[in-house]
Order: sequence, then C-alpha cells, then structure tokens
Amino acid sequence: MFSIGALSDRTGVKIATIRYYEDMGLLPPPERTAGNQRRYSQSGLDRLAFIKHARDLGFAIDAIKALITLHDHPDRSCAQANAIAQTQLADVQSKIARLRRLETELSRIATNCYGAGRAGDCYVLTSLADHDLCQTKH
Amino acid sequence: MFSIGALSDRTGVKIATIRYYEDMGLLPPPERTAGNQRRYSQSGLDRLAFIKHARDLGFAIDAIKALITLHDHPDRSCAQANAIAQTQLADVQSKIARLRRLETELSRIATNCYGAGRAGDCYVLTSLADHDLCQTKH
DNA sequence: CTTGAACCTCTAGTCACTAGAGACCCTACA
DNA sequence: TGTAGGGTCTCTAGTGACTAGAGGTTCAAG
Repeated sequence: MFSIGALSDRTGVKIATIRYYEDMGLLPPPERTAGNQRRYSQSGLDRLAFIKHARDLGFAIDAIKALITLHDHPDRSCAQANAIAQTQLADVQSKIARLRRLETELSRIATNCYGAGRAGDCYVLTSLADHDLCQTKH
Repeated sequence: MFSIGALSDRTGVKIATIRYYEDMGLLPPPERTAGNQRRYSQSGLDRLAFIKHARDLGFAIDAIKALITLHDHPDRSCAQANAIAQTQLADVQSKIARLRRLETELSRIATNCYGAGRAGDCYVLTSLADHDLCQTKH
C-alpha cells in the first residue's frame, strides 16, 4: 500500500493533482487508514500512471474518463478509443499548423528588429499596429 | 465614434472581450454617452486592432501591456519590444517541438488500432497503460 | 411614442490544476 | 510512553483569457 506521497513520487504527479483526479472521478476513492489518510494499491498506481501518460499526450480529462471506462471493460469495442485517439491526433496536428504560421510571422517580425532603435521605429510595434505587413494569415 | 458593437464588428473581437480588455487595463476607458454607453474614437479602434493582432500571435496580456506602453512612448528604446518578441518566438518554437513529439507518438498509437477489435486488445489502451511501448519522451 | 435591438453591470462558470491556511496523523527515536 | 517533525487532511481561492447569463437600461428607427 502506498501513501499519497509515495504515489506522487512514483508517478511524478503532484499530491494536489492526485486529489483533484479523485474529485473529478478519474481515480476511484482509495482505502483510508483509521486516521483518514489515503492508502493506494498497485491498481491505484497503475491507473494513475495511465492517466498521467494520457495527460502527457494532451488528452482532456473527459476523454481520459472514457478511455478508462473502456480499459475497465475489455469486451467492449475499441472503436471509441480509436476515435478519441484520432481526434486528439487531429487536434495536435491543427495546433502544430497554427503554431507554424505564428512562428513564420514572429520570426519575420523579430528578425527585422535589432532592439537597438527607438520604439517609434520598431518593426515589432509597427507590425502589430498594421496587419497588412503580415505575410500569412493567423 | 463607434459603439462597442461596431468596434466588435470591425475587429472581430467579442463585446464581452472588449470590456474584459478594458478591465485588464489594455484599452483605456472610452467616452460615454449621457446614458452610460461606450463610444470609441479611431484611436480606440486602432488600439483594439493592435491588441487583437498581438493576441492572435499568442502574446500574453501582460506582454501586450508592455508593448502598448512602448507604442505610446516612441522615444524609448525598442530593446524590450525585441526581447518580448524573441521570448514569444522561443515559446512558440518549444510548443511546436513538444507537439511534434506528441504527434509522432499519437499517430503511432492511432495507426496501430483499427477500431475494430475488443477494448481488451486495443493498442490505444495498452499503449497508455504501458509507457514502455512509447518511442519518444513526452 | 413605441418597439426591439443593443447596451449596461455583476456574478459565476470554463479547464486543469496550484497555493495556502489551519488542523490532524504517523512513525522513528529517546 | 512521549514527543518531534514531516506527512496528510479538507476547504477556499487564485490562475489566464475569456464566456454565458440574469436582470435592467438606453438608443434609434418608424
């Protein structure tokens, strides 16, 4: 049995976050000592590792809830898990696409300003004031 | 003079967001009609366009505040504006790098699951449960 | 003068945590 | 067995950048 601190050390998830996951229904309420402290079994540790891994990959809490439900019911179809992963992948890809456009624009803006002149002549500030100077949409 | 709705239409910034920017000190409080409604001048419109452009590029409210201050003081050095833009660029680049790692992992996970089998055999779910199946760090 | 769209303020909710207060528990050591 | 001090408890409130809604007021066209 692990205390909440031991679980935190083993998974890298902060104590407050573990309690938060319990409140959100991601982690089942663990056993308690006579003095009301949480005590986790191996399955609690496994589930927290699952959650952490999914969070690291950017899955939202609700998506993780659905994935956990499927994980707990191995006889169901995995179509939903597949759909959730595809959605997440598409989401990540569209974020990348957007950030790349921003990167293009920001690097153009930043390299045209050497930081040595007056603010009145600053390319960073003029670019922000005049959208027409931009070369991409964002 | 523009009403808040006209300003919203012209910039694409929602009315509630315009008021929020005013509360945050990004937009100066505009004139008011006898009946207490906001009326903006051209300079209010220009400033909101500046803010919107900066937000679209991902600058945080505090960074935009600093940029506006510089914009209002054209005789100051533009070193700070340059630094803010460089920081924002670096931030965007590190987000891209992280998302690309996630994309690699997610597409590996998603393409190994066809959504047709049992949840118990689902590659999405097994991968989440076992970090060792991953090929990159995240 | 009326009507209805636009506007006002204020509160509370979103997401995924994070920080802190004030109190209680657990365990190792003397 | 007593105690010190680190771990844990619950609860509240804050983060960033908005967004939604309630309940009331104002504006402008007809």
